[in-house]
Amino acid sequence: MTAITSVKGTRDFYPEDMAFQRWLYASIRAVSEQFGYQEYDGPFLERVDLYAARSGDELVREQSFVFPDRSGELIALRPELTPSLARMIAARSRVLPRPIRWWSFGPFWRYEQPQRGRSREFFQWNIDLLGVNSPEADAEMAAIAAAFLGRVGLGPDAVRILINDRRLAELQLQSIGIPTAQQSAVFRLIDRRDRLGPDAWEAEARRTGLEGRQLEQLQAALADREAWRTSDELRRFFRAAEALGAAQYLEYDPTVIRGLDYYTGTVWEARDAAGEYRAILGGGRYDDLISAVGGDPIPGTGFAMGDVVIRLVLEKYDALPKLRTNPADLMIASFEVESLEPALQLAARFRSAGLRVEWYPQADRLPKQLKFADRQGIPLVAILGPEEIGSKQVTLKNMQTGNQESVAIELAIARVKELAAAQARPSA
RNA sequence: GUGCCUGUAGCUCAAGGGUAGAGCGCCUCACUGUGGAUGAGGAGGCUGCGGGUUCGAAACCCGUCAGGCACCCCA
Repeated sequence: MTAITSVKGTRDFYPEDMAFQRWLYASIRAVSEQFGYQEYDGPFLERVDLYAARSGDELVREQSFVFPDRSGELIALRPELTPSLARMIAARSRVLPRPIRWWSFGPFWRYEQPQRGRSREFFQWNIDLLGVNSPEADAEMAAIAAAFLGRVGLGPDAVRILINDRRLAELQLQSIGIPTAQQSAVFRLIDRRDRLGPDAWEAEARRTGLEGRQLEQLQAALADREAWRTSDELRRFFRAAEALGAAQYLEYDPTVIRGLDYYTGTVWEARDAAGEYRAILGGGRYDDLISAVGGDPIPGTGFAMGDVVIRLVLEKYDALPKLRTNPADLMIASFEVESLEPALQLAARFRSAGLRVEWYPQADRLPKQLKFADRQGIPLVAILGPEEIGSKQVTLKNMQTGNQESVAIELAIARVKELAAAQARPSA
């Protein structure tokens, strides 16, 4: 094949895909603003050093698109936003009023093996609350996630938000007698428990250096769904989440750890109830990140959601919205060569009045034009043929009801606006 | 980056060494001023790409690219 193919792991966005992206963005914006968050964005290109400091070096070493610029400096296509956020906050840490509530939606790149729910170029919603180190702030983040899920039609029966706290997890490991040096290895082990079978996991646990008694205690801790009660932070977290109306989505899950190294407190993720897909969204508390990139210490908490998994889950639960891909309020049909010019004039008048107007550009048969309008989902067709022109009228056909009426051309704009408003209401 | 599976029409899939098919979609017509329904007809393929085996390859072999599954990691 001589055709140049698309880059591995990238997606083409046809109009129907774009309609979904716009809908997703609109939903994200609505929920973010509902909680008073401000939109921002960082650059798509960053120095590799920004990520090297933290993130977990696998992310930058193995999974970033990195290239030297013309001066030889290593540049990365951003694999995540939180370090850029930390840099931006650090740069103005003395002047930004706190708390800082910011959200963003934009493209990211990771050099991964593409799979279902995983691409190399994806969009991600990031939302963070900085300057507040309280369980109630963490609960707000979870409540935002819950509000979003509810808004897009995914109820608590379809999606669960699973919560843990690394401070609690660390205490549990200490009480089992696992030395601090071994902690991150054990965290990684816990993180993989669902993916490995029980036998493979135990073998892996022994390889990590856990003795029989420690292994038993670890198993017991991971099975204890009530351990959150021993944590002040988690008790306050769940109480606040309850007050915020998000409790139905939430569950304490001691096996949730998350891979990123910079999390210092709560860690959590949302998964479909059947456990079929990857995490829909994930986040947690990161209290040391701002100081790590050179700012005053500012605590932070937040989460990120990719556009790929959420779409799969929406499809699975039949919650994908039916979206129009054609924005036109009406199409003008004119099927005699002599009526093309009056049709163009009418289109111009409609547009001047603020209407979105598509003009059918050929003198094709009327059935063909109506079929086109139907397939495009255009709600209204203005027919301007010799009969209408002769009587200075235009025929307006409602494509959903099939009703049509003749209107004097001077009155057409007002009438079309009425009809368009009536159309817009049910679908809004 | 590693292992396994799969690439046939726009989509979902048949044909498992001997002329490449179906359903859906698309186009045309019935209906040259009225869409969706129905019927009839039509277009569309170097079987992902490159090489090999064979009289003959969509099929068998090798490579490569892409997708899927698992690992790794994560949105």
